Amino acid sequence: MSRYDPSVIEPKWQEAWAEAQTFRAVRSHDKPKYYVLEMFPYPSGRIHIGHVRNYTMGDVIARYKLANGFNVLHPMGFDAFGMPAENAAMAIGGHPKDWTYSNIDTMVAQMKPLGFGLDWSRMFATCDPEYYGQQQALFLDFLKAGLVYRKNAVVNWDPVDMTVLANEQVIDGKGWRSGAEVERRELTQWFFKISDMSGELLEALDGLDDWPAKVKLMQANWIGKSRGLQFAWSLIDGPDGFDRIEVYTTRPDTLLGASFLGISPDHPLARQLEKDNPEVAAFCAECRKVGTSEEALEKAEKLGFDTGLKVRHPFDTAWELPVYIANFILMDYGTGAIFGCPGHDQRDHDFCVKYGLPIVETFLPLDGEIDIQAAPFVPPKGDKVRFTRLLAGQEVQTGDEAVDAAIAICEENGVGHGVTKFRLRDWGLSRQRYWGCPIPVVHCDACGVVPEKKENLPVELPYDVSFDTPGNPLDRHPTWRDCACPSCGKPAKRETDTMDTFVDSSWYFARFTAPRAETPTNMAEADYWMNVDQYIGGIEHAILHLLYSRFFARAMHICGHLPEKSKEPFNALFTQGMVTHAIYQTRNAEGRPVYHYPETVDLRDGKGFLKDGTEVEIIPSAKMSKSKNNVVDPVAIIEQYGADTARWFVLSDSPPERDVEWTASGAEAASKHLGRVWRIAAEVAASDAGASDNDQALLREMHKTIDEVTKGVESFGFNAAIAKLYAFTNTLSKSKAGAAAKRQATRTLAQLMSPMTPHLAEDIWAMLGGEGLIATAPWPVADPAMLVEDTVTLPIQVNGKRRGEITVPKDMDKAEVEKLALAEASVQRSLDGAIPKKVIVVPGRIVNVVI
RNA sequence: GCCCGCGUGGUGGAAUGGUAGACACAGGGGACUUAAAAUCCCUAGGCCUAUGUGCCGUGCCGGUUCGAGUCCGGCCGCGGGUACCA
Repeated sequence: MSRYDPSVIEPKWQEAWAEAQTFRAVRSHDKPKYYVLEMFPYPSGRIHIGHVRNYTMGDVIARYKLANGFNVLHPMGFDAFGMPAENAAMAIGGHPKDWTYSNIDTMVAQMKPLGFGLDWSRMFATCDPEYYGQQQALFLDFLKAGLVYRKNAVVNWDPVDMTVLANEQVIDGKGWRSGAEVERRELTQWFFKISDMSGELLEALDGLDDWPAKVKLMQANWIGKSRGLQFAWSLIDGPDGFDRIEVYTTRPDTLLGASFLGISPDHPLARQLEKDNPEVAAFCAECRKVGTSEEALEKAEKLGFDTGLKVRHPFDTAWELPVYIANFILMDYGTGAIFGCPGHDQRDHDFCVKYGLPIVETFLPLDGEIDIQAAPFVPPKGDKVRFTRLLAGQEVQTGDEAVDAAIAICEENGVGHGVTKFRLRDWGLSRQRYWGCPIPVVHCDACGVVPEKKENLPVELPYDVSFDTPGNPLDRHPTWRDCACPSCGKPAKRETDTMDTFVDSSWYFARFTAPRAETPTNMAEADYWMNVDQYIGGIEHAILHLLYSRFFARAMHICGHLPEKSKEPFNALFTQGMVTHAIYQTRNAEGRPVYHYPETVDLRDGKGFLKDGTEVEIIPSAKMSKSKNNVVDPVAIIEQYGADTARWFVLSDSPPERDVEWTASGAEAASKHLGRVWRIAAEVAASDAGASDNDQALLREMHKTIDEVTKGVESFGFNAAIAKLYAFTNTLSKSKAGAAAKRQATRTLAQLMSPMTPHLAEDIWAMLGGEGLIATAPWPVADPAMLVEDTVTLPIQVNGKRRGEITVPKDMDKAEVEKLALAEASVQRSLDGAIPKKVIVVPGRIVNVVI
């Protein structure tokens, strides 16, 4: 008998699928459609184990749905623009385009042997001019629809390299290459008006029943709807044109506990003051040395600068408060100005202690003493408290109730008005980089900003650029940059900013429905294939990518590129956990981290050493990331054991939503198991037909396995489904059933395994004389009658501790079960003569005797 | 800092509020073999006064419940996101 040899059977069956066009998605109305999509990869160079995990999960769903009679769309492409290509060009020479396409070729070549049921005919990369040209058309439509505008915004500026830095490129406030202290710089940039849709993006989350609750919660918090008071403080002796400061607060109930007014270093008043006050200028400059990321701002030491200016309290004109410039106030949220109430906020309390400002309470607990000077009083939302100033004497719940009451009083007194605000900011899409989709507009001295004409799309990236000097090479490319104004025809200049790569990934799912259409989408195709029935990807995309895509789908609907039903484009979402691996790092002479590949590190006694003996610092578990050199290459496993082993292994090892620390051990075990299944099948195929008394037991187990595996696949419980398949394989191999029953069980086993190990399954199917391809054979259905047992074994607890068990007919009534349970010898011993107070019988589950 | 998760044997993990540790990996023992590989069988949470009707046990502390890995409150640790990494 020959052996299981994946290197022979895998190419053979891949060829068979290609020939039969098994995974080609064709629009036809004779079957229901099913669109399954995994988040497409960035072409970093080689696939890694996280890709294998992601695409195998999607493939299981795709193949399962195919077997269930669906017309399946399961496409693949590449999210191909982005910084790494430019970094590679700078580091090792070459061109971002060549680097990217060569990586794509490599990765496709690595993915094909995995046998994914993909419709490769639909593949594209976002850096294909055919794709980004359509994206430019979308941009122009959005512009026309009023969904795009320009405004000033700050970026990280590296004063040595004279270039804009991404947040990732700012390390401890310094540029990653130059090491120079980063500055903030203001540029005019393009924005999508996503904030206009804050309300509907928030409300529509409710309808996404098949999304993980945690993702909806994260999105809701990110959108951040709040009810608050917007009002003005009058400024005493302010600079010309500044006689008031607008403040938005979500805590108007603490207004009479205010101790200071704080404004952002980017607030117009701060900008004015720094013009002729060097101290203010120095302070603001210091604030701007922190990067632009929220994390950096929030973690930085809270600093304030007393401007010497005072404002009058709106409720008491004699009450004057100091105005501080503070580094923790964001210009982008609210009005860029806050009031500080140290009595009920930890940050404000710290600030007032630091700068010697008064601390007063505005409400007290209903009972008990507090020392407001020592610590702020911050009760949980909804707790009732007694107000002492505004709302004096009233007992009100903190949170909504107090806020609404405070707003009402303020409005009555002519102090501002209640407003609803969202935390969500508009989406800045301008990037000062080469390797992205050019923004299709032209700057004309006479006409201003002019959209490019659609017939001139795509505005293609020039190839002849160099990365010898930092900065955006488009800025230095005269023949590309200089052009004729689309409106008046006079000499003008192209916009040299390109689009954020999130734009590219915000509509690719729609493009897959008609990847070669001459418009962004084809409505007939979009109407048939959309929505994505199952979207699968990493939890790290829970907020940005998914929110931007939701916005884009709405905007595309407004512009007539998607049907109404696609305003929410992803019906169901599954967020897989990440494959993590330790990071090994050392520091260079400047103290910046240097990362080392796992294969270059020797691990001894929990410590890691390089070949030259240098000890490395081990960061135990982190997302696999090319920039951190902790990526594990799965190709070795595929070459050694085959695709089915790699697929089986990544699915069997851990629950798909959980992060998994990568270990190489276990792949061998998976391979052995597949070999065993193949051997069993070969034996069964060689045996003669016949029946036996043991047939029923095997078939009963088979139906239970069908049931459990089906439920497992439906609910992404792949690891549990595989555990059941292991158990059934054991049952089958030990079974004394006749050859006919074994043959039926083995065929079913192959079918249940086919989404996970499709090549092996096809081979067994063929061995056992299955008709056609197993990939398109109808999925087995469990017979409900075979799932029910006649008897059931019930554990018996005494006071919650297991003391014995009884086996009874499954429909025996409660009283009878109770009688039998109490009569049990072990129970009698435990009772030791005590009279049970209560006996709880949960039918089919458990008996608990309480004494 | 803030938002969201996660935490179960040596390891990966299983468990609609109902027998904690299914199914595997690594380990130990055995069969087959001259030997090895391959294969097959057995074993396996910890502790103890150890073959018992024993005790402990799902990060820590507390609560709800006849019953908690699961629900609630408070901690600790780890991970993701934090708007220019994708």
